[in-house]
Amino acid sequence: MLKLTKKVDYALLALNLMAKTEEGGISNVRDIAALYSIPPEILAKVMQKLSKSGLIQSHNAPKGGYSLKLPAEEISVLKVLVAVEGPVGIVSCSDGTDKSCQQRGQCDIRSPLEKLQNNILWFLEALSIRELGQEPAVLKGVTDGSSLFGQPLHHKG
Amino acid sequence: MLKLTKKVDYALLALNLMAKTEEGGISNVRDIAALYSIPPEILAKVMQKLSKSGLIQSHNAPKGGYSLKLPAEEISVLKVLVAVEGPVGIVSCSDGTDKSCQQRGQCDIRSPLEKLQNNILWFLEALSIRELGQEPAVLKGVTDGSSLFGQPLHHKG
DNA sequence: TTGATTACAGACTAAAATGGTCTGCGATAA
DNA sequence: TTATCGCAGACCATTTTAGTCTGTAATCAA
Ligand code: SF4
Ligand code: SF4
Repeated sequence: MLKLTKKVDYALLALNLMAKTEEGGISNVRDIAALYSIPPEILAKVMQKLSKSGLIQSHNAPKGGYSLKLPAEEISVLKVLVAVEGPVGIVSCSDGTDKSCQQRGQCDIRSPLEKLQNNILWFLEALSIRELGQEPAVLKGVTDGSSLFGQPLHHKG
Repeated sequence: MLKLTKKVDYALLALNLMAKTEEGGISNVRDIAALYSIPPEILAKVMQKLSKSGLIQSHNAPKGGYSLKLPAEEISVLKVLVAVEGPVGIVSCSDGTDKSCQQRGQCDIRSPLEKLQNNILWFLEALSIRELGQEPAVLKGVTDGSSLFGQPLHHKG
């Protein structure tokens, strides 16, 4: 729950690698998959989705592969996420699929949850694959959250 | 992916309801389940978990039920989430379960993703069930994110 | 004392999402 | 012309999620 899928993980690894190569450099699925021990067939599918979404450019030929289609700064984690897994929503009622939930008629928590969701999406959008390889400036300031897991911190004061 | 489970949804609905009743008021599973059309058995389990986690107090008796054990302001969405579903992590490598992922040895995106995760957890912690029924102050400022779904906005400038 | 009402507990099944495999086709440069 | 690459989709296994079923224990009131 609330977890990124393995496919997204793979996409981010691949894109991060491509972002670190020189401008317009070409990488192919086999090499990336081997480097990160990713099943090649899965990575292939992921790359195809990224290609369809216009984030990367395919070169279908021997010695071909993929290259970034946009500057690494303009490829956000959210874009990657949407490209690979489709629309994102933390609650069933607001993820694009309008299969109305049973509780919707009586639900009085939708609005705040959607705002929470928008905040999360904003963060995902604010983080680019360029920043994955660096210290992500946009995330500075909240780095002490490791204590949040089992024993959530008390922030209210 | 990145979605709250139905059980969490149920928990938030129930807690929001209880937060709106008078201090120390008691609600029982049957009534809440009926009000929101939730399968009573599921809600029962959810409430038991909330009780075990010390967020609510059970009253096992006829005319019994549950009451909040903490002020509504001190029950964060993150606490509810952890109580119902266990530790939270957006990536497999950092959700408490230390089943190491195949890519971990070569992975160079863990640190930024964990910071991203901490930001998300911080938001979840900052939102209390009290604020679910109101305009959540902590979420002000990012309310225009509805355009983020299919066509992510360009924030970089 | 009895019984209705409530929470507690856990096995069990069904459906959906996820992760991975397999097979074949299409494009292109050497 | 052929080896190397991407393209496409069916297919299966595993895990997670959602829901069901059955039975026990505590408490209060009649
Ligand atoms: S219960 Fe409310 S917030 Fe949750 S999915 Fe249904 S309408 Fe959305
Ligand atoms: S690939 Fe990296 S970030 Fe993803 S689960 Fe593995 S170690 Fe964590």
